[in-house]
Amino acid sequence: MATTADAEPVSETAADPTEAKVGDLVERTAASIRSWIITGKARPGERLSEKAVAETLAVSRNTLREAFRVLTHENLLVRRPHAGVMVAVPTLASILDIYRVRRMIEGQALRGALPGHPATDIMSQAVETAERARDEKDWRTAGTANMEFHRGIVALCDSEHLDRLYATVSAELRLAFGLLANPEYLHAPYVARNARILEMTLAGESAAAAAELDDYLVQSERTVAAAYSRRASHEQA
Amino acid sequence: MATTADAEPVSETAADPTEAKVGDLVERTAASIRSWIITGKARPGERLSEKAVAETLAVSRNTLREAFRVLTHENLLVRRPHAGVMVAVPTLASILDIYRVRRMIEGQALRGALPGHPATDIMSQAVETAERARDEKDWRTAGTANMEFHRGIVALCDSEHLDRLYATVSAELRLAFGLLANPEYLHAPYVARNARILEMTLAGESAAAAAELDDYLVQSERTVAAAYSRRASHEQA
DNA sequence: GCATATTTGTCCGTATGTATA
DNA sequence: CTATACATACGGACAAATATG
Repeated sequence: MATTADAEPVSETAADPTEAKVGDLVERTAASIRSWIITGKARPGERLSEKAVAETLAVSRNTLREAFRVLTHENLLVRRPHAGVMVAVPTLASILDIYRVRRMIEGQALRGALPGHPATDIMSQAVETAERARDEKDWRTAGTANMEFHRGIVALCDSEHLDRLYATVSAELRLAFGLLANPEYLHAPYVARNARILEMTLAGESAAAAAELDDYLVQSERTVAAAYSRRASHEQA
Repeated sequence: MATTADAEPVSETAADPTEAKVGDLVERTAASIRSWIITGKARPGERLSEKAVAETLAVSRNTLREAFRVLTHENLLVRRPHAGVMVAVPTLASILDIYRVRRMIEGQALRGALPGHPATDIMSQAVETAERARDEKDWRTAGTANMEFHRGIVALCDSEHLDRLYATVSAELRLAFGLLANPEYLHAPYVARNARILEMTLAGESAAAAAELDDYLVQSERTVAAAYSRRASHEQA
């Protein structure tokens, strides 16, 4: 957000009705900024001025500060005392941590999966969307469907806590993707693997599905970490 | 907090130096209220008035609202639109969810534990403190040391995300303990089991340690759930 | 290294709408 | 149903600390 010209005030009709319950301005404001971050509209390391953002979103400074506080606790923003907030700059350590968490949670989820679990519907639909998007070379949609697939895996646990943890971890990962050159191709080739994991899960072969997933995550981590290491140099305070 | 007479303003020298970095009034305020909740000074279902709490802690309502927002995201407070915040009332479902998360995270942590990991120091010290406290029948200290022990287990993962998740889950569990008649005796008999888990971990017998822990958690969950079910009836909106 | 300008941190006052007695 | 109390959200004010020239 170098310039403020291309941003809209916080919308009344929230984009994601599942997250932002209408009537909570702070939460809607946080959702707006969150979407700036995960779509790359606000880049890592970029400083967000209270006055500028408040004017852009047409909210008061107090309201904005509450939203900042929330996003800071989600590790999407970093506060420096008396120096404002900036978009978090992912480190290699944070990326490795994210994948460690994913392997633990998603692996356990698949190992304990029951074939008839309602969350398999989320997974099925995500695979379907991803395959269609891939055929149309719509990598953005394919990427979103990919993350939705893994959200479905976590949902197999039936745990609100794990769902929430995964949501924040997922947002952090998308922030990290923003550092990469062309993130689309990163998860594009994995559409087929997701389909196989789904098949195995529906067939009740949970151990095989978990093994396949673990291999997927190891490979994905390696790809992302490598891309991170060879990215253009950048510095952080 | 029916009356405000017995509360101090938010202290400059924070009680827990690891969490509250001095110079952040919102975080210190949240820490104060958090301690009210986990020590039972503020009881489940109790409403917290903005004006009253702000005056008690000698902070402005804006500052307090930021702290409320944080604690709401930690599931320690619940917001009802235009009706203020109240201390969360744990449900049986939330308690079961907490134990599900604990089994997953702590079990995985022990299975992948290396005997020389620095986190074993946390565990050793916690066991020592708990044993001494048990001999002196200081159940409060024993309980705190017990939770510290399990925090040490999670620390074996070397994952910031899991550490943070466990911190919030742990706070929620202490809130649930507040509903029980005499929570001290609940974890008192487990001091010996912790010591055995520690021994096994230090000896590199990670599978056995994990099995012992899982049994511990199943039994603890059963005890807590039973106490919850037979507690005095209470209602929630 | 220093003086200045800008921004954050915190507070207060107030208007409006909602829930509850 | 009315009235009161309170949460929501805004804007302005001031001190303190940081960033800039």
